Amino acid sequence: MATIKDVAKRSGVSVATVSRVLNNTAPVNYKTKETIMKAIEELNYKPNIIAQGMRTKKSKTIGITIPDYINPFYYELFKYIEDAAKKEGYHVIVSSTGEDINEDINCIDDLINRNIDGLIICTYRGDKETIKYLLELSKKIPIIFMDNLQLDKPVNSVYTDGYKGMKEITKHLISLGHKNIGFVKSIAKYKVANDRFYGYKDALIEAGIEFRDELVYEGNYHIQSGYEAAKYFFTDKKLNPSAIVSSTDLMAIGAMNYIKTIGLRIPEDVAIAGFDDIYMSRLISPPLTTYRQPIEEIAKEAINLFINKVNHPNAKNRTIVLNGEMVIRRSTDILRNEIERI
Amino acid sequence: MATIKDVAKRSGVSVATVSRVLNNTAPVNYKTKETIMKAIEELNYKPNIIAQGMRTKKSKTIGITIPDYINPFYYELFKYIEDAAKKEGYHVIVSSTGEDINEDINCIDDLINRNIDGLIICTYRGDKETIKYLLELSKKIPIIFMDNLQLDKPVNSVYTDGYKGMKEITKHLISLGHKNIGFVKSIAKYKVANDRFYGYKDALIEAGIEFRDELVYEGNYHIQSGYEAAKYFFTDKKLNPSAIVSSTDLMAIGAMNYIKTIGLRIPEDVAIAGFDDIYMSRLISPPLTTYRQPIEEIAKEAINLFINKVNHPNAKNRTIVLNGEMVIRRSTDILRNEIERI
DNA sequence: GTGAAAGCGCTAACAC
DNA sequence: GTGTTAGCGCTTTCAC
Repeated sequence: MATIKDVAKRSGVSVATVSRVLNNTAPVNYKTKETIMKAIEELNYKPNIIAQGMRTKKSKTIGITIPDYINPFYYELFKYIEDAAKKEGYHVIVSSTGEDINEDINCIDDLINRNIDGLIICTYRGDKETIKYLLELSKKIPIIFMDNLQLDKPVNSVYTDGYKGMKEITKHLISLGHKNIGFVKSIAKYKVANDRFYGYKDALIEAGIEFRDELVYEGNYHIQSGYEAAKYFFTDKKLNPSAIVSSTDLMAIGAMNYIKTIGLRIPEDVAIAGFDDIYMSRLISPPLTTYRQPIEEIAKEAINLFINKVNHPNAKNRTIVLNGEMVIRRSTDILRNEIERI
Repeated sequence: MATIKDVAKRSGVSVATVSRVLNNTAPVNYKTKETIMKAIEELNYKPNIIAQGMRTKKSKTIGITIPDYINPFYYELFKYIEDAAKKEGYHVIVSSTGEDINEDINCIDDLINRNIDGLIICTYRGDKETIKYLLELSKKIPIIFMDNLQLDKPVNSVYTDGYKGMKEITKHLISLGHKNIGFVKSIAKYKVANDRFYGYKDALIEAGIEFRDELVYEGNYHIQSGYEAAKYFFTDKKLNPSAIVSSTDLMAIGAMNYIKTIGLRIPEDVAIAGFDDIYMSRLISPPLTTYRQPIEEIAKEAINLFINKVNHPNAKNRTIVLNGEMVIRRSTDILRNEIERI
């Protein structure tokens, strides 16, 4: 790879002048400029971003933390984030955070030591020490949280309104006549879990349906825990709900698997709904009713927030709450089912 | 972030000495060593990897190119690669390559300008110029191809034996009595497509079944093209195969969708099989028979190849061909279907 | 066993 | 308009 020195030598100027035309940072004589451009072309020179970063403290790189387990939602989100970042001239460097919550800070430190310009956090797990660390860090580099942290301090964050979405889904189920509705919650200390849970709960209450604690099962995001949830509802506790709402599609799919195993039909015997609208939700059978997170928009807004913070470090932090949309598919809708069969 | 200077100052030594204990690169007096260690601890100092890279020309970063469209296989593979890389102290920086094949080299150049130590290519699309460029580049940094390039020059590559796998799948279908078997091919110029195609073809020939060109549909990896393939077989050409084998699970799922749409049952009317064993294949209905790529092993071997090449730059290039395993699920197996219903 | 200094590729004062 | 030079954080001769 040619360096700026090579270009300077070839064009008979100093590196400073080359740098000037490269960054358009000071007027350069038209003739010399042309010579330099030609040399750049001939040598196929491209500035070394790392070296640039060394000086400018800008690496054009965004770090991102993603949970380690395969919830496709995060990989779909990641793809859109990478796309949006690329459009702004940034690359994305990933660090997946595993089971051990104590490793989270190490993961972030690793990223910091790579001079990242900012951080997108998809994995905050409610740990006090981590958030303290992140808030401190956010004084130095932009940090975007992909979750509702429910903090008193304002942070940059973007997420889908889980309360509203889950309420809408639950109301849909209620409107179909369901009263005995099980809920698959996510890990309580993860902030994102609560909004969705309260959306479910309030929908029941507003409809005059008694909220029952036993109808809530706390899953752990893995597909298997959706399976366990259904087992808990139907086999262990024999609560036999007529519908199950899950706080993630993945766990909803797990629940569907169990329900099919015990010979119940979806949606005739049990209606199922999820949240996220991951890619596979439309492909399983029956296709899953869910609340679609506007994933592409989420990614774009995250990068917007980031870019804005880079350009205006003193801009105050913003929380962007996006609305998704309910997607009704066959897993809840008998009528639709029959229509499609025709 | 504390720098090596801060540590040096605090311990009353020169930066050189600090560097020595950091890298264990020369003996340091036990006492001074302890003082330095203490300072490192107290300042929570971690060496800046970028700056290290500036000097050593090692960035502890691997670049990876991934196709832009959502074939979940690549995101699953990516996850395992990231995992394996992390275990070796490397981070992964992604560049997704979009529709425009002419952008591929630019994507790679962007990565190179970030001082990556090596490159993992998941996206080679048969373009002559790109391969020439990559072969040249591989003289400088390790490049691992995740595909069978079928070149005369040896390259570092790791992939699943698509010929063997597809032959096995096709034979399975033949053993179930199918003779009229459609094949959904991948884009012909992508190298990986050919092995799988010939596996299908040879299985037919060996079984004494005539190979018919019209029974081959060239898809483009998108799920929609699997749908189109089934439409081509059943509606446009009325070839009515009793089974369809697809070179990727995603296209197989697309084909399933079309088949269901026209009211045919799987597997009773049409048997379907794919290749990859992506996560969703076991979750759709009916679950998809496929050939499982040993994805975790693929990732590990890729990183092994990479590490080996880093440590022994003159090591000769190796091609690692891994065997997958056939996973028979209900989409081909009526018997299994009945058993599971009991 | 340790320190001074050069240099990786680049940018940004500061001179002229 | 252009060149010289310092320095980003680190490693690595080369002295001592």
